[in-house]
Amino acid sequence: MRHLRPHLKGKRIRAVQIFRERVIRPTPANQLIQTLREATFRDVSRRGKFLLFELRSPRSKTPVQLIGHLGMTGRMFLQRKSDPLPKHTAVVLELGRERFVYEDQRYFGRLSLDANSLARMGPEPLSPEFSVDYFAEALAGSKRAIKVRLLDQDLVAGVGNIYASEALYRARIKPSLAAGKLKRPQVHALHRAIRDVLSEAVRFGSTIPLHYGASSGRSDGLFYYGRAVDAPDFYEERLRVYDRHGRSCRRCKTLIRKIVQAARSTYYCPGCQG
DNA sequence: CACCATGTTCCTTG
DNA sequence: CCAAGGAACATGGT
Repeated sequence: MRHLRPHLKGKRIRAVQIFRERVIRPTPANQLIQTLREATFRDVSRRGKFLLFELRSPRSKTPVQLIGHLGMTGRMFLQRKSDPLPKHTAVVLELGRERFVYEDQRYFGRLSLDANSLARMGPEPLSPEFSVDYFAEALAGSKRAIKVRLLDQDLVAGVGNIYASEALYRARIKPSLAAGKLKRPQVHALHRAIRDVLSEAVRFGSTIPLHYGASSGRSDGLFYYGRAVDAPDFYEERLRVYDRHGRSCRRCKTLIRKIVQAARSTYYCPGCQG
């Protein structure tokens, strides 16, 4: 969001090209094309992992809200009209000399005019609505493993598989512990860890140099973790447990273990997350 | 060839 | 009705 916003504000959509219709859902592709044609970007914001594009269209009195999600492999960025389109381009919005590109290797992401998936979302983790009291209440009574529960977007918005492991590691909580069994100090520690992990990730992600506008012949687009193509080592994100299976814990030297919960990989330290 | 991967949604089972 | 689990979506890397 922070990379895209300055590039998109004020730009007008001249044409909409859809290369992979599947990514437009559940809104019908034709409706999206009609709604976006001649619309102008006013702002970009975010809710959980969803990007919210606010536009004004001469065809409607009320603002248009375009909702985007990158899924696992999606990228959205601007490039020059003369640049070649990426291999898995799903949607292109022509903006005059530039174009907005949404490309997605696996096409799990989407663009939509339907806000239904936002309605069920829990509080923003960095907002006051995400209080320790709320968190404790939301975990109470749940018998599911805390790691699995953290992935529910209606608990708290925006925690994904990587940062769920990272937050539990920081809070020194075993991922398999039933969510409702956390003691008050653990709820507190996890609440803190979620906020820390995500705010560090946002700071990292928004500071990393990406070829995001149309200033060069290539674009990095969004990344999920690790680092952007060609960025200096300095910008490599240092995850503390995720993907460190078999390596030693940075705190206690115990070997990091990988387990599977709800068909998703979880990494943790058996030494300090006991 | 088999298996793995960052996310969400839908369907089934209990 | 709800909770929980698994499959599906599609492609590429190891």
